[in-house]
Amino acid sequence: MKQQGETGGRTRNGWEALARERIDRSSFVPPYYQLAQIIERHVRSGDFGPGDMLPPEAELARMFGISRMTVRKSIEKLAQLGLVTASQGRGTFVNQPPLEHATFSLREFAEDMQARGLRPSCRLLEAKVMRAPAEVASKLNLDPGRRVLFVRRLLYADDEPMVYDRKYLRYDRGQPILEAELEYMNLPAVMARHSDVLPSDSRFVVRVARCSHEEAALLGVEPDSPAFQVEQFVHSADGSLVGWGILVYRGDRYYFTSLPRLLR
Amino acid sequence: MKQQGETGGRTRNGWEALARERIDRSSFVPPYYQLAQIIERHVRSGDFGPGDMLPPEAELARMFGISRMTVRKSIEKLAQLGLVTASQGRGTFVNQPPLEHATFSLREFAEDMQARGLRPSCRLLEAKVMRAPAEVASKLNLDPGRRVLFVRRLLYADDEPMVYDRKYLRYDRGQPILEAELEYMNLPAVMARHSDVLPSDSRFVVRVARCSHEEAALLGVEPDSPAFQVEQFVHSADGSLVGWGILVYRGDRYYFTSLPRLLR
DNA sequence: AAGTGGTCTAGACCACCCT
DNA sequence: GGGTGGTCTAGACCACTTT
Repeated sequence: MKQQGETGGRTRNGWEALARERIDRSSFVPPYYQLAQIIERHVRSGDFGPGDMLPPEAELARMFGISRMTVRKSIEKLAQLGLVTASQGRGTFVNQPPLEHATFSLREFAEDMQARGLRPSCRLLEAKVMRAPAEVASKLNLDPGRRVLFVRRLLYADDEPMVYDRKYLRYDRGQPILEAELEYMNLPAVMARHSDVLPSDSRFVVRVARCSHEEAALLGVEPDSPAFQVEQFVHSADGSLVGWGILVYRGDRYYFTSLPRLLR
Repeated sequence: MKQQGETGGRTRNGWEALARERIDRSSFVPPYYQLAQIIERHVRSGDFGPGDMLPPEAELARMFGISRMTVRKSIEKLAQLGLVTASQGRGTFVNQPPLEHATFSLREFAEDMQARGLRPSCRLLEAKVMRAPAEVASKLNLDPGRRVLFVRRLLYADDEPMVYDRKYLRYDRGQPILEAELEYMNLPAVMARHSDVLPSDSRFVVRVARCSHEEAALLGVEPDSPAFQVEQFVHSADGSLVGWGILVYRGDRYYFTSLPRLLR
């Protein structure tokens, strides 16, 4: 098993370099976090290269005068970052820098806009109880003709339309629809009032698509202009589908940014 | 502090329901994972509703006859799922079901295609050392006219073009370019050979855009058809930009799927 | 002051991998 | 068989929040 190597003229001196580091017991930063930072620095600087094995947990505990459980907490952070991979019975190994990997997040609209420094607002275009279209009934596993709650909203950023949101939700209880609850659209609360099943999880598919005339008119963009088309599937705890929707995000204003890989 | 409540006619009886559960010490599933599953079930079923406090860690340890460290490991998993949030000094609280939240991942192309059941392949269109265009030189913080490595590739899925990849990379060493290394395009290895700085991280921005004529011709789609345009920024450990690229993903074939929120 | 989560310890045994 | 990571224990002290 290769433990240390050399590439491209760069020397790797992981153990020696690590051995010179110390945990500052007087710091407010807890030891597990200090150790994670120390190892991260030595990995990113190349003292440990891709494929190299880190010193065993017991050895790190000895080197830094901390317990093994504390060492494990450090390494777990680094593993979450994708920097190293622990392998039972073998050791903990440095990964290739994940240059072709990244994660993105889709966030609740208002929160998302606030994070981007824009002021979110919302206009309820329509909310009605209707007989489920055949396509929707089959998706939601309802008898054809069963009633569903249909909601259309336009979501604004700094008073400009950004997202066109259409959703079909299970409607089992005959409760009257309150405009107020749909403006803010706390989806779990809405479904708790109108549906017999508790929503538990959403899955999404993001595609690109050309705006229809309707979508373009509402969003204030040219017909056929490209946009993010986000399909939403709301599931209950037992896995059945209890809501389905399409969100169209303006392609000329909206974008996704990969999440920073930080030590948390 | 509200600890238990009632909503929409559903009763919440978290503590009593939890108290009836047991850890199976003969199971191969470790206790921390069993407890995480137990709590997840009672949260998703509504025994604990949004805002409710879970029993304190010490109480859970007592209830299930396990140590507090083990309880903490269970709760940490649930916190990673976004199901609960622990708050020092206050307690651990159930979140709203994250119906409007999701995460996506951008993966290395071959890995991505394999996961989708497609056979990845690659064609190197061009690889050359060139004077950095002004725009690129300023991005990579190079003197104007410095040489950079420019690579154009077409990435195929089941022998159909899927992604058009163009990248500019730092080129400091004058090493000859080997076609083979660019076919597989292990980016860290390529940069280790040709650059003096170690790449450490990538950041991405995903936009929608219409294909240019060049892009459309290479991808085999109509000009102006919508596509995912992924901008890549490759950083070194010290934060400086050492690579920049644009990847165009076919809009008619490619899509992103949100990651399942699973207990790992 | 009491209750909560956050961190740490110094052990222990186990499952797994390699030789 | 020896070395590795995975899990667990039974405590301890601390930081923070609420009463």
